[in-house]
Amino acid sequence: MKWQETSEIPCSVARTLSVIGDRWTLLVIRNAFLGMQRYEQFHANLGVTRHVLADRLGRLVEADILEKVLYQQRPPRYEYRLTEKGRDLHPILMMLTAWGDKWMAQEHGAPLLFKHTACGHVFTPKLACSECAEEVLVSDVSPMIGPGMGKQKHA
Amino acid sequence: MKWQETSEIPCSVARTLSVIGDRWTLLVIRNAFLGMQRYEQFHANLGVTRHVLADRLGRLVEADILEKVLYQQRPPRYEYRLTEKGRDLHPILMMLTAWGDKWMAQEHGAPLLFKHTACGHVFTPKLACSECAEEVLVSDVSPMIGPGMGKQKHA
DNA sequence: ATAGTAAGTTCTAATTTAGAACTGGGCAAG
DNA sequence: CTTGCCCAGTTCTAAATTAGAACTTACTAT
Repeated sequence: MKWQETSEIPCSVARTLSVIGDRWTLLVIRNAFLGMQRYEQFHANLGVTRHVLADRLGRLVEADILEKVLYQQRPPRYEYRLTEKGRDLHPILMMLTAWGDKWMAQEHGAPLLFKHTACGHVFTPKLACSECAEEVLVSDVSPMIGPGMGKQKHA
Repeated sequence: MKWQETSEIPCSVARTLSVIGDRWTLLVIRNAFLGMQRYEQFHANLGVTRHVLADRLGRLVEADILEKVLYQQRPPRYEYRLTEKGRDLHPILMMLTAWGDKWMAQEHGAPLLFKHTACGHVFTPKLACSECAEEVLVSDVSPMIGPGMGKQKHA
């Protein structure tokens, strides 16, 4: 099965991964959340080859996760900004970070801390229920077949 | 830069992705959350080649995300179960699913719904603050340099 | 005139993946 | 008692992707 074919699978995880399921893609997005916008910044910061970086930025633009914005004429130069769809990846990034902090710990602790400006505290992200606002644990969730589960290849 | 080298980067996202930052790896984990445990189940359900599946299962065992449990002697057969470290990936999977449901919508809606058994409602996962329990939006988070940010290659 | 900057593109060699066939231990049916 | 089936891989070749370095184009600054 090829890269793009997974976007056809009736599974939201597969469909999400068809767009961001790549090491470099997610690192580009992470850096975009930290404020990076330009090709050379991404290149200097990530250990990715120029070829792959150009490819990934292109895919992200095509997927409407980043948008190219002209910041200079002569010669035309564009920077990459997160779209609303891209900014909506924030919870995923926060959860990836939290898992890494907990399970892939570094010598001296987390490289980055996050402050919740609304309450002023450094925090750890939790998964909460949209209906009762309580924390949701694995054992509290039961999956049910939804309306989109058609002729599935997947359980 | 090669696959495994990213695990050295002082960034929790990079370190997390060094373990699960692969299309097939995350799909294997998703299926493990839905109850799959055996090689042939994963193979039948995912469109992955046998070679890659064996490789990814091996890596996940080595990363202590899955564990091999003998379920039959003669010939010895093992099944793969999520460890605590693996079950801790649940929030990531829930967030990936939620993003896919919202932005990669299928014709008839979400293929899977999730019920929060504690309150009884079908829900959407939200990111909440560990300190004040309120929902956390992108604009409410400010990253700060943490203790683990040493001789960084990354901002 | 020379150097530098930004955002790529091009090239070759190495690595990874796809897809299909094969292995090997043991089972069950005819 | 032999043919076929199950499971969990391994092996094979061809195709695709990636790494790493050099090159390009259109400017600006010294």
